[in-house]
Amino acid sequence: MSLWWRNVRSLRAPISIHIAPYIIAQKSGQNIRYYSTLRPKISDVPPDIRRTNKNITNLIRNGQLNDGRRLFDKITHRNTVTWNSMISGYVQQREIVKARQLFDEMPQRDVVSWNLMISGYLSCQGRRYLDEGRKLFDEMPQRDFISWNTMISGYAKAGNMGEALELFECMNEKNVVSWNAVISGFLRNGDVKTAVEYFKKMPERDSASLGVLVSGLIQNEELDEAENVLYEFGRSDDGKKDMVHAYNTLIAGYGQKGRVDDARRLFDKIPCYSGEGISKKNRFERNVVSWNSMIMAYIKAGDVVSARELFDQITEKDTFSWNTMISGYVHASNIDEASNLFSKMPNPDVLSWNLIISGYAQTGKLELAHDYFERIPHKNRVSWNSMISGCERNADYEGAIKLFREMQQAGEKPDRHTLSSLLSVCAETVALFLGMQIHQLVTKTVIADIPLNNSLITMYGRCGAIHEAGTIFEKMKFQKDVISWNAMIGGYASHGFAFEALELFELMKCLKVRPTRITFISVLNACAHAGLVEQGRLYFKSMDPEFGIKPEVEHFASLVDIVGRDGQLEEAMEVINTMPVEPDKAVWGAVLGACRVHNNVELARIAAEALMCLEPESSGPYCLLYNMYADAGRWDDASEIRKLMETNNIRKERAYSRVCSSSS
DNA sequence: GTAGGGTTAG
Repeated sequence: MSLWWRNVRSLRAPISIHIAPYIIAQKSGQNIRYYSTLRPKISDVPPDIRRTNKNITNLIRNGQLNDGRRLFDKITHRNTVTWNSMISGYVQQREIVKARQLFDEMPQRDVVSWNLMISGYLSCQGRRYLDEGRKLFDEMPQRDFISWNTMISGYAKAGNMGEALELFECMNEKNVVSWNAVISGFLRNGDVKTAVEYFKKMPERDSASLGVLVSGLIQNEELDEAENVLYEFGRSDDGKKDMVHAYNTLIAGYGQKGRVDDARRLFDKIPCYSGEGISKKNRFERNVVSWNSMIMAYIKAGDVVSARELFDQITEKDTFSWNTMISGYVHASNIDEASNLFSKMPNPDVLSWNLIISGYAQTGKLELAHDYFERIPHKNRVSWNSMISGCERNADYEGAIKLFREMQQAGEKPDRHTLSSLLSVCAETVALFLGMQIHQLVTKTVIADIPLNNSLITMYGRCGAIHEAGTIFEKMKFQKDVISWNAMIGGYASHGFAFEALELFELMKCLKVRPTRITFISVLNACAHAGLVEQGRLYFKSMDPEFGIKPEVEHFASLVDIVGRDGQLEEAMEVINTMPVEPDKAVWGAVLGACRVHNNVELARIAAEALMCLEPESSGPYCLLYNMYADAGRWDDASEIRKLMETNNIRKERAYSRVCSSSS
């Protein structure tokens, strides 16, 4: 009989919640481990199985899930750990269906298999998955602490504190992780008071308990309270080394909230030894995470210089340090320094590569981004997404769709980021058919959040499918943000539904949603299209006094458009002459359009000349002016324009549409 | 290979 079996005893949970008996083993030494199944001694495992298990785990850890699966399929000698490792890989990637398939297929399941599967379900969003996890929990033949704690934290994370507590109370023997899990649940659900209550009454605390409380307080915006807790309970904590963990949490918290000075104050409180003195095992000193968190705080605050100063001081930089610093330069659009660091860093991981890609894409260097993308040893989903969104933002719409096809061929599944970029592509290229396909993918693969719904509304709005846009908008009910409103108002406004646009704008104001500059662009546009001159003027005048939005050149362009269409060309010119910004092509374009409608050739000439300066290559103003002269029978002036076109080497460009060719 | 707390990318 092996040794550990001696310590196993069984406990029975109350019948009320129908839980089968489970088996718990005792703590053994420092490492708390609980075993609930007979496991073979490591020396009994054949070396080839041990080797493949290690290889699979490494592949999965390296993000090469599909390679891991290929290896798994190839080998014939597997043990339960092999199956579990593979399941764990799928669980990490939220590929719950594939995980379940393996779970159902495997010849022998141990408690780890069940725990893995439960945690897989619970890490997916939605009540359905929560119930599925619970079903497994109730069905499993034996439970250990991990099963219980997984289930408790699953409920807590989903905000179901009632169910979490019910299970917690049922546990005859709770361990410190169980306590930490419920406390974390209270904090996650904003119940700071109860969390502190439980923290105070828990029978024993470990280093994570303090961390749970501190980070939970930070999430609840109680930063100063977090610092108090740190001092009050941190003192009694004999694990000095673990104190750094809690300090790091707070440094990161201050950094996240932009309180960089407080972060630094705390950072300076952590001693920084240089090798001598107390035994290294249990002392309170800065570790690399402290440095990384402080660097991040500076980066969040936009202080790349101070961040770099610290970065250069770290003696043992890890991949995090490098990546954080690179991300700082990427955020500051300093791609040269970012790629300089990248070339110096010892072991760039996929994240480093992705940072460089988005750095190049952000600065418009799409070619370079692509070069790096091709060179990534193991692309992950973010690599694909970065490249796709890079294409989208640099108007390489065909490139974005081509990459998406390649991504699918490579077996990488789209997520909300992929889909949102693709929806932008559809909106920009007015590709309704493709947009509808992406919409289907959205329904199938993710739970649409506010930004994704906004992208859908924008896409449908841009494509003129106002009804579909409205359906999504309506379905969002109370989960809208100002972008949702803007997208819907913009959709109406750009497709001639001025009345609906303005009605929605009024509703938005009634509901106290603050309009933005984008809202007003659509609103004024709607007024222009509907010929609502007086209303347009009023809306324009209300922008600054009522909403604190200073009109920008787009708004002036709309105002010029509104009054110009109405034939108030003098007023239009007065707007231009008195506005605080330089008129752009939209402004002059509005004037020119108004002149065309109201037959004012002299003013048209002024506007056209202004446009010729702003857009020397465009034939538009020349043609318009030519036609106006021709219509007026002023053939001399007309031929002068024609000559001007020739001397300036302007060709009448063919009208083209930007509809994406890959949309079918 | 599974549960609770700290730092990086789209």
